[in-house]
Amino acid sequence: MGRRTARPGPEPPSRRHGRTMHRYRSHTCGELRATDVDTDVRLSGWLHNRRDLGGVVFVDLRDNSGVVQLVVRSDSPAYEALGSLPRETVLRADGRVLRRDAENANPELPTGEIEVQVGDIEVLGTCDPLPFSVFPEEKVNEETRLTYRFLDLRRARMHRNIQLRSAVVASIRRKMTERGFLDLQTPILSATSPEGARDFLVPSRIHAGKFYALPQAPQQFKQLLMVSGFDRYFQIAPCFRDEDSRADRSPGEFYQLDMEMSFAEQEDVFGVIEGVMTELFTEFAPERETTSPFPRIAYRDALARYGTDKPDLRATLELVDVSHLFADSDFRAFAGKHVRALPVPGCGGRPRSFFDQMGAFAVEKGAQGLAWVRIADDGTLTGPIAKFLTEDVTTRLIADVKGEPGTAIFFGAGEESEVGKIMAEVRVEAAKRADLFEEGPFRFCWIVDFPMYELDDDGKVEFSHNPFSMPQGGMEALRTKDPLDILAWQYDIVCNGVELSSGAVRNHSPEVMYEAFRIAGYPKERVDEEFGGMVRAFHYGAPPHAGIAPGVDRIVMLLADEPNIRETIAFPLNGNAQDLLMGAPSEVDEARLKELHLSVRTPPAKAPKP
RNA sequence: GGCCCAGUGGCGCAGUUGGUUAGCGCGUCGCCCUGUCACGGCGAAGGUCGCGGGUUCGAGUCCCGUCUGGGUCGCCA
Repeated sequence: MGRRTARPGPEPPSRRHGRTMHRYRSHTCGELRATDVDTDVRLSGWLHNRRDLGGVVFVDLRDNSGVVQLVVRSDSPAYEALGSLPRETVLRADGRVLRRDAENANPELPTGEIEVQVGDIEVLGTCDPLPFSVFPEEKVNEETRLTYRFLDLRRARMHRNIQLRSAVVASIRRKMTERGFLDLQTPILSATSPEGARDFLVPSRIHAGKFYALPQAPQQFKQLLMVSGFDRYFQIAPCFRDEDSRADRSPGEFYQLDMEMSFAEQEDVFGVIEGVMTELFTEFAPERETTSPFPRIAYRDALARYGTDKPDLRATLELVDVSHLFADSDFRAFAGKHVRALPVPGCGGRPRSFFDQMGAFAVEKGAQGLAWVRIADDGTLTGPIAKFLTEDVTTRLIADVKGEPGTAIFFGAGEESEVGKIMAEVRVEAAKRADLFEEGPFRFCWIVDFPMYELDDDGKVEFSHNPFSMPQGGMEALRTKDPLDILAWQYDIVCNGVELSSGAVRNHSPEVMYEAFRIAGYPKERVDEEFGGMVRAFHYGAPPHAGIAPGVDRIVMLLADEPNIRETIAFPLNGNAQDLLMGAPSEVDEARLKELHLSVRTPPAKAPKP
């Protein structure tokens, strides 16, 4: 310390204008303005960038609030140090605020009208050679970024994202509190639950052979809080799921705006969340339109029109099921298969490459190919497969897709769920390429009326979503309807193709719950065993209640316009669920394993193939 | 677990049909420069081309295996 310090040694608080100066700073870097001209200031921050012109040195000093230009000339005792200290050194600088001449002002910077002429500096934190540049922000391998996350978080883009996240969370808390919701904590060490994702387990020292589980969501606790009469609960809740990562799914842990309300139906939840989301997105992205009210789309309609239950409504195109036209067709590629058409208006005149590129896109997504035709001015079809379509089919096809001359029609054919999945992506891609996609707005929607049950791979009835959802029609429906026809009071909120959350009106009646589980193959005893706490609670006066839990990380991702969820989290695990900075997960001593009554089974080493 | 992409000085990238001494930008170091704000100019250092094996007279380049990272399918009540 002090090796390159202009005035080494501990710095006593200096006295200026008759009062004691703070040890480190009188102002933050980003707050100085023309109104501060001629005042003596003390600043602390990082050496952001330097421009050494020989005889005069400019240094940008950065802290959390922004950047300010320091200037020293060769007559200053700080001249040599400021000219030679490496970037990202932390230093304290004392000096006087000067107004910049008009031609030297920098309109790009909030502090651009002034600069600080430095008389004295002190190095507070030295800096080794950097593994990558903090400024300017060049592209860096994510592995390196995560290993040096503390540096990565200094960079403007990440710093802004994390500041945004903080502001978003603060705003959510304010909005929920204003609406009468109580911010309550729930346990982290909890019980494993048999449904859903893989749990993270924590071995018990006191109870040999037993484990806690980290909560996948505070689902049962928030329902218990309703039974306890707290009426409205919310929490920025940590959730833990041991599943593989994706660009929009952080491995291990993530945060939800978890909420639940008593004496409420679906519309009550929609009212609260639609209000909060619209206010939130308008507050943090005022230049981007948030379209409210949010349309409600039945699950089956979403699959039919968009091929997915998380449609991106910025693409205005819709799919049309035309299977019936080809049921008895001679055209082998379509005959007897599920056929979904995508009419794209105004694209009939596009060059062949447009259609070829769409085909290549579909193949990349797993399609065999992508058939297409276009409607000519005389109402006939042209294109490679036009000759396979009879006059009758042509007429009915054009009517079904509401086609007009100049409309191009793409087709996916095959097994229904596969076709839906591929055509869902083709729909969005085609819209983007055909300029039928609006980049700007946030287009929210509610997906409603999810089925209560579905068939698993073995043909058995199972819950298709949350087993705690109330079936539409209640006990009557469970007893009289085909399970696959029963809908649940279960809903998703989707924005721009991103699923933000699922929610439901809960099943608060023990009798209805036993019946719902019985249909899914769970006897009463097993429900009592696995959901004992909650079922017990429902026997002692449970209010009707409903809730939802939008993902906070994904909300920030949308607002920050980031394609990857890890860009919104200060210290995310990498794709393989490792913390490269702290070194997690790690091995532990045999003594600690013993204390936890554990022994480790190491998998056999992988032998190279011959 | 499957599939796709990538791995070349500290960082980002180029490297043709296999062919001399592996290039470029940024950064680093040295020198010069009194109004820059991605300052500029001149010069220099820095690389077992992820790792192992193979083909070949010769491999950054072709083949096989493996590791690491990213994306994706499965999975995510």
